[in-house]
Amino acid sequence: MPKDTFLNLPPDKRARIAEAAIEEFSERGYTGASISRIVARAKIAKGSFYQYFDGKIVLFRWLLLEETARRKLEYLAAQPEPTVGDYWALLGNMMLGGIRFGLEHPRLSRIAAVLWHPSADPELQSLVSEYQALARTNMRVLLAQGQAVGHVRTDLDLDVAADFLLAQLMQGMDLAIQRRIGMDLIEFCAHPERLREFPEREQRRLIAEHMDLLRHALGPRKPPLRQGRERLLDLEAFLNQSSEED
Amino acid sequence: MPKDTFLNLPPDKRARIAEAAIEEFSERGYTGASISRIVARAKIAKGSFYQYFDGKIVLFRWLLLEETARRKLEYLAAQPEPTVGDYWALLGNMMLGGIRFGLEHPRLSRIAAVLWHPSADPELQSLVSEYQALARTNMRVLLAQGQAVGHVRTDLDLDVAADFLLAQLMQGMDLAIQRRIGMDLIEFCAHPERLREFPEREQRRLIAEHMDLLRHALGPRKPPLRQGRERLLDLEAFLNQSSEED
DNA sequence: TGCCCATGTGACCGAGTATTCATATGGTGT
DNA sequence: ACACCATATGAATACTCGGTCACATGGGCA
Repeated sequence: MPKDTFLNLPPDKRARIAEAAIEEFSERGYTGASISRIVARAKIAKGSFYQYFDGKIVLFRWLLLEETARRKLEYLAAQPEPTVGDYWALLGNMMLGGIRFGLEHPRLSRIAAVLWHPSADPELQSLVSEYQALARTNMRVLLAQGQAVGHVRTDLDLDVAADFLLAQLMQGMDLAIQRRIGMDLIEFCAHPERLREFPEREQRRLIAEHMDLLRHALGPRKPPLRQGRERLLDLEAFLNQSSEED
Repeated sequence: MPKDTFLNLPPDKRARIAEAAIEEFSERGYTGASISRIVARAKIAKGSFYQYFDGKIVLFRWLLLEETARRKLEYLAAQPEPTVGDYWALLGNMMLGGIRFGLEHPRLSRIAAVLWHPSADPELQSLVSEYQALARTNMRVLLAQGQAVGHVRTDLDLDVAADFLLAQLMQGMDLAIQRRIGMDLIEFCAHPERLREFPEREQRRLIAEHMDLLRHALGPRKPPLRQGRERLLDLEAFLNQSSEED
């Protein structure tokens, strides 16, 4: 989507532009963001910007769908692999990865939030509906897999369950985290150092609480047993995966 | 918050201004909305607007916190009283009322969505955090009442459960409804007649599915029994409350 | 009639906006 | 040396914005 001119840029200049755009969009939202401020922050000429992108929406699309996705994959690849565990433990680990990335890159989370709040701009609308459809499909697949291994009820309306799960992942966790750190995403962007007040162990406890609710909602009454009395979500093992010293 | 001049206006003029503002904000969002377009739509002079409100944010606050609340209360008061039922049936009725109001006033829903997606504007931020805190408290009270009558588990972290419930009410139902009607809120604002494709009976079925998930998540494993084998959510009675002819 | 004052009005202001374009720059190949 | 061309630049264009202000209007009262 960006023009070749942009992709051929020296990496540090490209990064400077990406940083400027991330700051601007995260502080002002899509509508409020201004190209003038972005080019000023990036220290490039206004004309140069239009050599790189055809307009604001193209920059935003690139930032959201390509740059953010690239960074998240990079981040997750660098994390230690999730250890063994059953379906719900793996789901918990997945959530932990997403949430830790969000806490460490609050500006990107803030920008991505637009995906769950359609705006008036028609181009943005199409981006939102594309993305939501994809997320829904992913949730359906996840649930179907859970049904296959007997960890998800089979009497569910999968569409309803997918929206239920999505809402928890997208908004429920956000609400809980904002309650826990005592500020919203915008404030957190300005005070990222306060992440220290929310250590990994507590992140895990919060997720465990949520996973427990999700498991009650979506899990079967009698989970399949493997080697005796193994719990569905091994809470203790999950909490102790913490990489921090005790 | 509006000036007296506005409150003293003849009701039809006040209504014209409210309608113009609702259209503009619902179509463009808070940041994208323009006072110039609002006064043009309302057919009043720009100067008059500033005799009524001190600025955009004051109009928005009034619209959201006073006008919308007034209309919703009016709407709910005109609905038939919910019939008897246990905790979960009452909760389902509550949700049904909220959802039907939203479907019949999509522009107001669209405007209220900003309450779950903080913007950059500091005044808007304070409005959002105020509102969210209030909603959280309401959810906590609701859950505590449920615990008192034995229809909500007592081993819950009430804060986490409140956020869980809130996320479903605010986003989960929205997602499900948008999936069902095949368009997002913005499109729906432009095609409200398509509500006919989503009759009350199906609204009830959708809510019943969601309530089932919530009940599994938050309800006790063994619900308290009243006169024999009464179900927690009397699905059949709930579906048949429909006012439509069969 | 003449005054008062709340209300109505739209031209105007300065400051923003996205985008364009004529011109300048610098490197590469001949 | 010169030509070529991708890239860089910021002044200029044509808007829109929120907000103000000098003036117009009209009903109530002395």
